Amino acid sequence: MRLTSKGRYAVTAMIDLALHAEMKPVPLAEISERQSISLSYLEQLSSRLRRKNLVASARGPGGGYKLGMLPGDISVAMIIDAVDENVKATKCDSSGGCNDGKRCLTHSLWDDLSKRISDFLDNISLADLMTNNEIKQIVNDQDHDRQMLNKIDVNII
Amino acid sequence: MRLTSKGRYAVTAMIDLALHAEMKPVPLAEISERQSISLSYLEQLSSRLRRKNLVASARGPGGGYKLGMLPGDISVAMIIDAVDENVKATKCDSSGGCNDGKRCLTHSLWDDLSKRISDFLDNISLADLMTNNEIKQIVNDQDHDRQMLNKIDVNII
DNA sequence: ATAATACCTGAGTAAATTAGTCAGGTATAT
DNA sequence: ATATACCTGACTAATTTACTCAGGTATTAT
Repeated sequence: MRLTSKGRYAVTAMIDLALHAEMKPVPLAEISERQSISLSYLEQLSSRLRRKNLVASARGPGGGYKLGMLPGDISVAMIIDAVDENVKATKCDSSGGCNDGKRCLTHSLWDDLSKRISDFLDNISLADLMTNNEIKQIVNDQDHDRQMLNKIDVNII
Repeated sequence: MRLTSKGRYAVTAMIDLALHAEMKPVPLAEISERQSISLSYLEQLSSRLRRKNLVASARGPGGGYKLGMLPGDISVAMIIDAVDENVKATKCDSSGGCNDGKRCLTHSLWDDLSKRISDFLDNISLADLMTNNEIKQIVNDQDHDRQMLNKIDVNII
């Protein structure tokens, strides 16, 4: 499990899709503009997301992308794995060159951590991200409204 | 929070230290050999770990590195942050260029995820990694011993 | 003192990856 | 037909990673 800006782009694009593709497919050009990601780069990432059925595409005018599954069924780990695909493992990893016991132990410790991170990200869905932050946003808006209200009260009094 | 093989090297080195530096400091040359990391590269990583007091160094013959804190007080997040130091943020991130509300929302969603990962790794200590896996190792050894025992029984019978 | 050890630093570099461009496609709705 | 928008592969600049080299400096043992 690696975590780079490539993965961030992919997750961001997926969130954008989730937020905008409820009714009709969203053309990449829109996501490109909204999220400031180059169109061609997005196309490459989308291609990989599509291969894993994380998104579904429709060609032609009025076409674009939709989510390939329900937001609750798409985990962050799935998105990152889809675009990172070069799963280059450690040199010393179940294959050869790992005869010494101590070295094996240390590598298994790393594998342990790696698995924990992967499991963690597998339990965060697109829906989770959306819900949690929408709530925050709503709370912010409410706070803002309340401040407005107070101001008005002061003015009235 | 980024997660690359650079961070893996750092965590691996720290685990190695934790496992070997109980009595006397461990020279980098030993870690280099055990973990197959180039000495000079290790020196660079160690320099960064030292700046954050994650390790302590002693020069001269008999010198080397020790942990700078208790294994329970060193989190994986601290290690990764120490070596990754170029904390290049997103273009659109509280600074300028983020006027449109939608774009801000999406970026805050990413920040949310980023924080979750960071918090998660902050709650995994070196001690956690060591303990959990040592247990596994012990279990493996026990299984192995039991198999040996069975073999002997068969032979005796 | 002096030699050996081992940390320490900065400059440089090859390989890999990222992020992006370009130039062409192909499918489809109007 | 034609505009739209996906789709693909090849190519490239910039960045990062992983590493080497060449010199230090501090400390211990003799």
